[in-house]
Amino acid sequence: MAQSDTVERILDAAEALFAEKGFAETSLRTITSQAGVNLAAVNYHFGSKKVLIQAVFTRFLDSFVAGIEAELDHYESSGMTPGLEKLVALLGQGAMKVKPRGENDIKVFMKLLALAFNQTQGHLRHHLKQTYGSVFSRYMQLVMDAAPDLPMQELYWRINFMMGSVIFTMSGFDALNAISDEDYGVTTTVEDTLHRLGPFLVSGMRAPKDMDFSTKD
Amino acid sequence: MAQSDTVERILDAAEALFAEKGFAETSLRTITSQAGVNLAAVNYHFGSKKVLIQAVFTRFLDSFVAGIEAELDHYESSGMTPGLEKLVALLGQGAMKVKPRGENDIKVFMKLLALAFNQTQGHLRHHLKQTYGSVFSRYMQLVMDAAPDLPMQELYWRINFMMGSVIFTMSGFDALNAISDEDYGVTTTVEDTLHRLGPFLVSGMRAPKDMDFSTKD
DNA sequence: GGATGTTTGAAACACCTGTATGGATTTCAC
DNA sequence: GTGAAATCCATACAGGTGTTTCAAACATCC
Repeated sequence: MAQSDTVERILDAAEALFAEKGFAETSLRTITSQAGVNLAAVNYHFGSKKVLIQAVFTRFLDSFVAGIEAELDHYESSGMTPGLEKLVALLGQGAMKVKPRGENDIKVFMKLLALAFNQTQGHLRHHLKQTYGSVFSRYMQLVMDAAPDLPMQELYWRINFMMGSVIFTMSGFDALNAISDEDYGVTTTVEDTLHRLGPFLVSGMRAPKDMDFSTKD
Repeated sequence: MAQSDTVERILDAAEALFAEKGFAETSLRTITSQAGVNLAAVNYHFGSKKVLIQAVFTRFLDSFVAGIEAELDHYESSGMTPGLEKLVALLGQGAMKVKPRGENDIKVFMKLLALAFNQTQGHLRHHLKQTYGSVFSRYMQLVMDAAPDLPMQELYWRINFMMGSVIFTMSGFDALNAISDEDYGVTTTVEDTLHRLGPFLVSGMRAPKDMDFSTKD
């Protein structure tokens, strides 16, 4: 066994357990027993539980962001200006390609994302923004090029609307699918739901700024 | 002081702290000390922490759902078939009107919602679905009337896409607004963001089913 | 092959958690 | 005012938490 085998085992177990139950409700003893390593290994290799959490995030986000950046490089170098459809699809495809070892990857991925955004410590959120903020800016630039008639502020919020739809739907996919089964007797797949998301998001992004949207009865 | 003053103090403190830090990371001692009551009061009045959590949810969800139901009654009794704009606005307005005592209500409300959906215990989620499922069905029926050309399954998922946008954006509003301030020097208000959500959501709901949405490059 | 540095192991630490207990205090009807 | 019920309070309990300790096992290199 190489030196870092224990580290990866811990990261794998922690990632799955965090996504399933959250950070605080997952104990180090649960993680280490599922990983088949000694309890003290976590503090030896990572230093603390907080650092473990950050390590879990950087591992899977690095993979995701690297994929996105490769696509962005491709577009920027070739001088192409992708349309909104491509830009939306890029996110979904990037999420699908994360961590090819498991099979439920995108759901775990999205649950961790949802957890990260819910954690209002700011701590983690600020760390993520500082680490991956530049990719977001590059992506946002392409969105601005693809929808030049909308002001920047509008686009910023609409991108977050998009992220909300994707993260919420995918992180809760199993439960939503179960309800669909109970109520309508129909189930579906992650891929199918991602394809449903496409038109919804693209149409949302293309919404006219001054749509007639009265909040009065 | 009347008998239930302590109960309300506990609920208020718990609601705020849960929204801020989550369930597991909020201890009963933090709640009771912020509420200014004795530690044992929680177990005396509620029985356990789990029941406290459910009580927090039923209190603010009852208020929200009651408002929505009143609107639904209004439409059904008058025989009107509201358009998508009205149906979308109904949700936002309902959320805004929850708990008029505080001022940051909608953000707390949405953070709790986000927590509830993230909690994959199923436990809480199933309880909510069982309690408020009928209102969802009534709402969904009106959406189907307002968009008759889309199949039911498509609408089901699109409603969840909507909920994701709203919950994600509102629950993380402060952080998103802070980033907007850092990067673009612009801040906004909850109301303004809700108005931005309107066109985005309505356009998304109206997206053609077979929009040309290629995931290939 | 023995010394060196790295990694594991079992156990203990101090601390915090939710909950239970039993006595003081208050509330309220009569 | 008195008695009974409801509420509050300080305290204790058992169990789980993250972290530390230090000796044993291992790997690595001269």
